[in-house]
Amino acid sequence: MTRPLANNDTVTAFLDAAERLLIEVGYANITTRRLAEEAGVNHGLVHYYFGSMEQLFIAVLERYTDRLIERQRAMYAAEVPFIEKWRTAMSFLDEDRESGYQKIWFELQALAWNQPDLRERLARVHDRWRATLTEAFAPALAAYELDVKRFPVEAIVTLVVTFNEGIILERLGGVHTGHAELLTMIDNWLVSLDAVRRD
Amino acid sequence: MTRPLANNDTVTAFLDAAERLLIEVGYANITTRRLAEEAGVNHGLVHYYFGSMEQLFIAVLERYTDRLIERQRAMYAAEVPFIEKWRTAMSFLDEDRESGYQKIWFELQALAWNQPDLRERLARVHDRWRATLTEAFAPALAAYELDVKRFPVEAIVTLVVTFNEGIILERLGGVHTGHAELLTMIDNWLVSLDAVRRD
DNA sequence: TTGTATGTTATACACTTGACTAATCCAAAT
DNA sequence: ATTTGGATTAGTCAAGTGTATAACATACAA
Repeated sequence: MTRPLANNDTVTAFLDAAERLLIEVGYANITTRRLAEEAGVNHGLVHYYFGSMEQLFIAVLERYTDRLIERQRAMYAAEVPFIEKWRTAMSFLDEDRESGYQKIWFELQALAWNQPDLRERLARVHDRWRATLTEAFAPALAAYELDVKRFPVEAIVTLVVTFNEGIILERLGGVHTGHAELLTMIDNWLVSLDAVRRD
Repeated sequence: MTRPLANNDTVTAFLDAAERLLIEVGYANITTRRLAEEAGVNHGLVHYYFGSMEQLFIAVLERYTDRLIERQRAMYAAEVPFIEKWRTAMSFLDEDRESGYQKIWFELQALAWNQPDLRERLARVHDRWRATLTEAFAPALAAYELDVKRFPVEAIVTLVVTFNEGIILERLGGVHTGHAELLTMIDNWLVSLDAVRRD
């Protein structure tokens, strides 16, 4: 029988080990035995607690995204000028790369491409992510007095989310060309918008 | 002994089968036996011709990217207004999704995240891709009379490439929210630039 | 015709996989 | 002191893995 996933040191050890292995070797190279070894427990416990690797990855996703969305939500909820939030968000882009945090995220996505259950869950996480961003961008765009007819919030949010995903993807592939230039361009543009508004 | 990869029906059958399986089940679920069955030949021949699955995937990548880059190059080289090229490029975004073409590309990338050899090759392909785009965008931006100080070609190209990658990634994950809005916004913007230029 | 290289099949080998079970441990409840 | 039941271990199992090799088939040059 599969046990309920209570607050359990072993379960936590499994989830931590899974994240480390996703970073180090990718989902395709994670087996129950390798995972158990990384977690420092017997390999039978994977089946005991999760029933299968698929279920385990779902548990990894749940814990991961809860943390991710919460951070993003808290960041945008702060009472600071929009450009500061933007810069914080862009700094995450670097931090999360160095920590391997993004690798976890994208490995789960690659896994989900061939696993309808996981894909469905990931799509819902993505919706939450978009909603958080839209909430933060709508007032900002209004403050910058952008023409929402020509530049709808939905389109802007999509642009921001997708180019961020693209940057992460490229960096995972070892490509960094043009990233700094793009981020600088956007930052300058935001600064110029701020300047216009003050006139 | 591994045989040289001459013009060989079996080799072609393997590469075709590999592309189909990348679309259908992803790289992690492709084994020599499954590949051989899909190709309709004995599974020992994978080792005979390629030596390993890793080498096979490299061969798949080589053939795939040659076709991809050539199409992109030919498209941008055509003697038509920039906005037509843009629209053609954006139509590829839909076509390649339906054909599964993008799935092949991204599966190879996900594989490359954990395989330095493949990653190195993919990075070089990306450079070629960027170069092709830069060549097409530089004159277009000049014609649109955009301030290259504020909007450098490198940054614009990075923005275009990354948001395209992001869109593909989201669609592979079953997410389509905001894509149409974004593409419409950009198209309208290009049309407005064309109008300004004619004044 | 013979000899040799090549393409292909069949099969064997050693090993790993995820799933599963029985046995044991151990702390808390009785 | 004993029972209980969840947590953990060790180990089994059939299926599947990549690799290797011998055997067969075919083609073509000597």
